[in-house]
Amino acid sequence: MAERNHIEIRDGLRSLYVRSRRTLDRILAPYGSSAARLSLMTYIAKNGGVRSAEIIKAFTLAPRTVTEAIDALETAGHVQRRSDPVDGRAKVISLTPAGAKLFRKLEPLWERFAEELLDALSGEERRQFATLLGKLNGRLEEIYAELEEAAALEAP
Amino acid sequence: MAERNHIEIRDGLRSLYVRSRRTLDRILAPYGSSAARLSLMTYIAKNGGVRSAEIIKAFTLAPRTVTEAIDALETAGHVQRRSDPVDGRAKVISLTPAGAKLFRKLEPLWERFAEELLDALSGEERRQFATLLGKLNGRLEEIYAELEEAAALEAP
DNA sequence: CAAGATTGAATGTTCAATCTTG
DNA sequence: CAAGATTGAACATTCAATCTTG
Repeated sequence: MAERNHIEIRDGLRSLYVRSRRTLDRILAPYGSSAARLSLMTYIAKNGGVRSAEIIKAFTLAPRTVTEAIDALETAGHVQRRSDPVDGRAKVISLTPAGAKLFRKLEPLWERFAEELLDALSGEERRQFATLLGKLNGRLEEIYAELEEAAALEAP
Repeated sequence: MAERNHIEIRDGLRSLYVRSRRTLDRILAPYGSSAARLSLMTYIAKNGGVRSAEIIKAFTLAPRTVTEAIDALETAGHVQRRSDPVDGRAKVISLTPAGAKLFRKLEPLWERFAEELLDALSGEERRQFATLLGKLNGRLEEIYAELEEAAALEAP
C-alpha cells in the first residue's frame, strides 16, 4: 500500500526533525543558544561578514526569521551589524570575539550530538540517506516552483 | 569525511521538513487549515473521540501545543470538546460534522502532495527512506532518554 | 521601480507553572 | 500526590506590508 508508506514517512520525518531540534535545543539552552542560533552562527563563522539577504537565500527562510534571529544574537553580544560602506542599503553581519569564542565551544556539542545520532546508520546508510534527502528536496523545489507559478497567474 | 555527511544530512533534513510543511500550509491555507491542523484532524478522524493526553503521546508534543491546536480547531467549528462522563478530569475531542466534511475534502489534497513528492523515489527507495527514518528515530529516543536521566540526576 | 532590511500580525512550538479532579 | 487540561512567557517561523537606498 502506497498510503501506508506516505504516513510512515510523514510521521517519521516530522518526528525526527522536531525531536532532534528539541534535543539539540536542550543541549544548547544552558549556553543561551539554540539549534537555530547555532546554525546561523556556523554560517557566519564559515563565511565571514555576510548580509541578511545572503542568509535568507542560503537557508530558504523568510526575511522576518533572519532579522529576528540576528536581533537575538546581537542582543546577546554574539554578532554585530555594520553598515556596508559600499552599499548603503546593506548591513554586514559578523561574529564578535565573544561570539566566535562561544561558537568554538558549541560546535563540538553539535558535532557530538550529530555523531551520536548518525551512529545508528552505517556509512553506506548515511550516504543513502543523504542521497534520498537530496532527491526529495529536488522534487520539492519543483512543486514549490509550480505553486509560485500558479499563484502568479491568479493575481497578476 | 564524516563531517561533510553530518552537515549535508542536517541541512537536507531541515530543508525537507521546513519547506514541505510550508508548501503544504500554502495548499491548505485557502481552506483555513494547515499541516499541523490537518494531521491532528486525521488522528481524530481515525481514532474517534480522543483525549488531549492521548494526542500528546501520539505526536510527542508539548501539552501547550495540543491545547492551542484544539482551541483553534474548536473556534473554527471543526472539533468539539465534551467532558468525559467517566473521568471528570478528562475531555473527549471529536470532529464536528463540519469538521468531518472538511477533512474528507482536505485529506486528498495532502495525499496528492505526498504522492507528488514521493514520486521522486522508487518503491524500493521509499522503503529505504522509511527504514532509515525509523532507525534514526529509535536512536534519538535513546539519546533523549539519556538526557532526561542526566537532568533527573542534576535536580533531584 | 527593485533590492536590502525591518516591522506587524498570526501560527506552532517548548518549558514551566497552575488549577481541577482521582 | 498523580493525571488531565490549561495558561504564561519565550522563541522560530510564515506572510504581507513598509521604509530606505540604488
